[in-house]
Amino acid sequence: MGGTMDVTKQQRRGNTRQRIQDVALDLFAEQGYEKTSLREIAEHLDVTKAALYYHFKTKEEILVSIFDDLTQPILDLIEWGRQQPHTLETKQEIVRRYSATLAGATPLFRFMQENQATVRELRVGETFKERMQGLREIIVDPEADLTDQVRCVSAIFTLHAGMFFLQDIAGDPEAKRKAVLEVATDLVTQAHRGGAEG
Amino acid sequence: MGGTMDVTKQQRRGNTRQRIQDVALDLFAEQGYEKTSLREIAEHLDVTKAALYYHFKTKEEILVSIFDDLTQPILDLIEWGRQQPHTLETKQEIVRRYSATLAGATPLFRFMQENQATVRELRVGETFKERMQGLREIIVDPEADLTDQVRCVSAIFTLHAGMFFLQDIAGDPEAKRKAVLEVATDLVTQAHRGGAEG
Amino acid sequence: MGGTMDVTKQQRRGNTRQRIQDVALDLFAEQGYEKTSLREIAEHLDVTKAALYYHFKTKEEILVSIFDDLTQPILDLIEWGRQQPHTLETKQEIVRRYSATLAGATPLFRFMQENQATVRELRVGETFKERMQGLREIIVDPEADLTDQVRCVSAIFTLHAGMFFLQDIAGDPEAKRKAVLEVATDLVTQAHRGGAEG
Amino acid sequence: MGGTMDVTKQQRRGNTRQRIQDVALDLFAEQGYEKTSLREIAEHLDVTKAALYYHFKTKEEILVSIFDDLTQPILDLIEWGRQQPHTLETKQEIVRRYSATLAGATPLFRFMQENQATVRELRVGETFKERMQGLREIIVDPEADLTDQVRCVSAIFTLHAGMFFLQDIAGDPEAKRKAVLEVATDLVTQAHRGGAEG
DNA sequence: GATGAATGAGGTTTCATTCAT
DNA sequence: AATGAATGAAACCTCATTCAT
Repeated sequence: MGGTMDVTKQQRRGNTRQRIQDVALDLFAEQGYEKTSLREIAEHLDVTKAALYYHFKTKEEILVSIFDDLTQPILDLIEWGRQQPHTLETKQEIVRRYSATLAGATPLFRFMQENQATVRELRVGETFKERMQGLREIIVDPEADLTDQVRCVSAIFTLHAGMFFLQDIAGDPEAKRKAVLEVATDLVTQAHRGGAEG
Repeated sequence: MGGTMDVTKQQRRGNTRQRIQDVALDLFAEQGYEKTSLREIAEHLDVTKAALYYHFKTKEEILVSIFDDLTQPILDLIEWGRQQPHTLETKQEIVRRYSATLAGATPLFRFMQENQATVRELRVGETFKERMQGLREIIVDPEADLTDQVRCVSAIFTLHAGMFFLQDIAGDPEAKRKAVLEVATDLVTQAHRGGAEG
Repeated sequence: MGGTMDVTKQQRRGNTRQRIQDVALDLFAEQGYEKTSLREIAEHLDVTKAALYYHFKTKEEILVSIFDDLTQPILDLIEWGRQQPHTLETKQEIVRRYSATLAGATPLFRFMQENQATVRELRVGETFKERMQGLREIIVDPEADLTDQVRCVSAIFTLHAGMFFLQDIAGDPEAKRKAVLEVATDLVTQAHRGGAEG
Repeated sequence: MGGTMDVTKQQRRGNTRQRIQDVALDLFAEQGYEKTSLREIAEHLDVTKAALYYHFKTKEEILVSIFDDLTQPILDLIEWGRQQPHTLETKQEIVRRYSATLAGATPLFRFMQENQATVRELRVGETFKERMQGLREIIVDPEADLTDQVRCVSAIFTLHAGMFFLQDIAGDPEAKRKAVLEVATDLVTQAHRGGAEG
């Protein structure tokens, strides 16, 4: 039986785990976590549901593994941020780096944004919240006045929103990304100055 | 059997429809649409699932009815906005009014935000998108440069984010609401000036 | 409330029972008994389900009442047939009369034919079987040889089949009815002769 | 759990699909399609409802699979008939072969006959109609006069009726089958002669 | 003569998961 | 490394029926 395996199947050898993650993320992002069944994932890969269970213990674990792989850069960013001085330049750099991170894992962030209700009850929900908390800590000055704190949070959300909600606005994607980055940078800059002046 | 109905049940008579909507929205907002089963809603109300179907044709229709009832103010706001001159004051007033609208229907907006993936495949998804589109039209100047357009969209998102994502930030809720409003107003103001100066 | 009843509704007064029977028979014949729900019947009549229960005790009783009203002619025919001599003329007359009876209650017979499985578990099933049994008794000579008995049964079935299964054959309906009647008459005639000769 | 599976269950392995078809056909024929629930089928087989869905995508597909398996002979018969000359002998042979086909799939034909209303809305309904249409085409001469056409259709219906409606008539089954076949053969013979003479 | 509100039973279907092979 | 077969739980939904008004 193994001998009659066709070429397509042979090529798959050994990277099924990765392929599951890829397909799963695509489907999760497109349809949501609950609406994506393991049957569907399996069918897209032309394997059986049981095969998924060889590679992952549960449906949730598929998501966890994707999440862990793709959000490592955020962890790194937070780690880096913690060791920097709380200067304006640092904050601007954080915004720049976070923007790049988002761009490198768009489907996952889209998924996290669009499935918050679901994700909240999952392990990744808690983890993601912690990451966001960490991000806030390195970008928001707890001593600043409330308005400036909001500005910093807003900067992060502007970046998030930029990924999806600007899709329906006309314009070249790269131009839009730059515009979004500019607005976000502006927001942290104002926040910083506000604090300095106040 | 009907004769032995207890007082609690009698009082309910005639407002079951409303009560279904209330409980459903609570649960939808808390757990998500998919994770909330009709059984659960029914149990909370101490009626049978079939009773829900007497008042609503499908699960989706429950959501639609809630949505239609609670988003009427946005429709009114868009209508109003269309008839105003495109001045800075108008935009600031739109931000103020939208902020008030959000405050008046927090659970629904929380739900819409946190269940985007699900909602996208539902009728309310399309409708909501249209509403947001309408809102953008009255607040974003298509002639302005991209950065200023992003500022306006960002203002709306700041208001949205303000409802939920600031929950973990310390501070008096009313103070936070004002801070959020201020940042959003700032953003449209800058956008307007930018356009004027550019 | 009664005072504001519109004209259409006023006209309905007093014949609702009949109207239920009419609509029910139409739907039963078209979709089958099981697939036709009381909700559907009620909607067609623009009344509530509960109204049906004012006129009939159960769904089955609606069918029973229709059946009893429309199959009385068969009862009469059997009664008549029992008092006639067992001549060829009698048999031919039975075929002629039965053909007329069928023509006068096509939807019911269509229903009975197409819902035998369902009807078998209903009270009308038993009754219908008895009627058919009675019909057989007056047209089949138990002394005749088996082939001729089959001819007589076949005559009855030819009449039944004539109602529906010839629909897809081209030709004027009245011409078809006559052709069917001729074949059926032929069959009983041959049966009679066979018996006489054998 | 799997290890403690009893002998009876082990023997079943690998032929569950066939067993589902068998039990389903029995129950469909006995009680009708709608009245037969998947729960019932599953219970008869001592498996869960979900097991049925492993083997068939829907309830309807169970029926389709049974139908396709059992009506293949009719397809073959039509195919054969189309290649024969339109002689009397051919028609008589068709009657003989069709009679044999019916005898080999009695429960299915009983089911189709007794559940026409239901079946009409199912995929098999359309298919069955086409088959019957095909059968008519090879046995009915469209040039013949209407009465003779009716005779041929009547022959087919006599065969159908023979399977069920003669059940209540006394007599040895094999003798009855022969009698039915004789009457049907007679009908096509008369039809053929009529055409020849007319 | 009819409605409004509700129920209890049961329907088909889908899902994540298991396990022997 | 993966399959085939199956399960248990639960989902949405529909139906005939009831009864106070």
